[in-house]
Amino acid sequence: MPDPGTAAPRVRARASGIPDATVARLPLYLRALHGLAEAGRTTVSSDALAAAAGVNSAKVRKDLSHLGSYGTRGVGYDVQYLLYQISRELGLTQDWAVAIVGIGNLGQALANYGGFATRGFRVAALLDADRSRVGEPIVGLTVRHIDDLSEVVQAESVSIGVIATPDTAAQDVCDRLVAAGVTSILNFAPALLSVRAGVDVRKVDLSIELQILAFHEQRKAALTAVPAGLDAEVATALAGLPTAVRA
Amino acid sequence: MPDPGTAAPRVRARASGIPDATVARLPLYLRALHGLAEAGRTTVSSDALAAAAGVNSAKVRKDLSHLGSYGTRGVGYDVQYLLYQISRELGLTQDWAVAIVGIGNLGQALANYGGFATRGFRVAALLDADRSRVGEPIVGLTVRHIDDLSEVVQAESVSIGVIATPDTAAQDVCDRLVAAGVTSILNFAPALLSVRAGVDVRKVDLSIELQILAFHEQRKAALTAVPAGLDAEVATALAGLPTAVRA
DNA sequence: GTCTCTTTGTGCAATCGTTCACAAGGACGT
DNA sequence: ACGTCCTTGTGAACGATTGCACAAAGAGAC
Repeated sequence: MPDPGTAAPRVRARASGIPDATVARLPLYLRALHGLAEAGRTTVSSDALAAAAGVNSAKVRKDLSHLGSYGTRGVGYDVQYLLYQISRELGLTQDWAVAIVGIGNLGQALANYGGFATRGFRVAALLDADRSRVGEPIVGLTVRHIDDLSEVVQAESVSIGVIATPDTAAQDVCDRLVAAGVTSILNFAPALLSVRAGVDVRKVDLSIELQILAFHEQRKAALTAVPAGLDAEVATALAGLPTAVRA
Repeated sequence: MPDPGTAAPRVRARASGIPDATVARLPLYLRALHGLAEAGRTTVSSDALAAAAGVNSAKVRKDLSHLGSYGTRGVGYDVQYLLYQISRELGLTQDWAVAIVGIGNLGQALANYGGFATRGFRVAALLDADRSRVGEPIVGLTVRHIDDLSEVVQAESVSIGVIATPDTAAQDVCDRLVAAGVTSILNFAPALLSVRAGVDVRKVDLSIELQILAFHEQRKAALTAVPAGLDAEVATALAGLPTAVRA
């Protein structure tokens, strides 16, 4: 990201005033707040919210300060008000129509995933390239053919596309989505997508996460396999604190 | 190699000599290298590898330098040799037995996911709490009951557990996995897991990714909706370069 | 052997993110 | 009204990561 904005004097070179790292944590706070609200809490301190979200309280305060001063010193944050403010900041006060392309195991799992509907996302269309599956009903939707993509995107005002196809089809589907007017794409295929400026792509790669786990697992195995005793303390220190509660 | 002689002068507080950010990119290089190998390339420059992996070349060189000096100046890296070195570093030269808990849509999708087997991961067991599903055959495996977890983990030497259950069951399943001896967990349930030191947990939350996309989508919508013209250039600059090819 | 050309490996500076530590602000009791 | 106590919001230190820019290293031509 070359950042052409050398004219800007100091900070605020980022497109948004909110750091990416903070944006990535807002959904965590949102989930934690929903839990607190259901438990009947009306206010929450940064400490309590931090515990519920699995981060530390300084981070919570700094993150929330980017949204504005919504807390009350000596008291904390109003749960409902904060829920609303974070939802608004994330754009979840409006409904987003999502199209899922690729109705394999993963596509169906996503179509059935309850976590979407409850967060302002509406699965508006399911598409596949296999004509033998077109017309098939899945969770109340009828599978459409990928050739109908443009039409479906227009009709349902789809702005987010999910790619759950094999990797060989991913770039083609991506191009079609962009051509149809979709400007945000969530890609589950293990492929590098190239898109024109202005289109956001986020990637979720299941095997990458496993590989990262394998790396740490191997390291732990190597440490505990140390024969002599001089490293027992080191092994404990290394395998200990840094890895705990990383969820 | 990592430590250039003399007593460790300063840094190296990290458990591993390899930065987390680098570890997270190694699987990307691995995939890109597989593609290059299949295309018949025997050597590759940091520039070419960077293009194939979707990062910049300086990052590739610095990342690879953490593994050792495996390149040849003026030529580049030997594809096969680099493939082996990265695989070894990630611990993929050995096979990892994975147990998947929760045979819902997502669990089945994961069981069927081809990307695991080709990377040294073997789905060794499928488990579920629903006794009516125990015994059911899925991709060559028989579903076992979660109460058999310890036994299965021992028999198959499982070291990585995947949680694909509803969020309410996640912590319980996690505790059982840890009790059975699993020390690496990949969690798909939208829940905060707490584990003892020495156990690694990584989380994949599908709805969080969508929420991050929604945030950027909303921002783009707000920018393009700017009525006057003084911000046209800004909007283009902001919506442009920084968001492209982020996959 | 020497020259040229290409590409690595890496110091260095800038950026980004995290954490500490505390002054400022507000509620509440008296 | 005043004092006490609690918690926010944030300046500043620190640490990690990125990207630049270039010297060093090796291959190949002649």
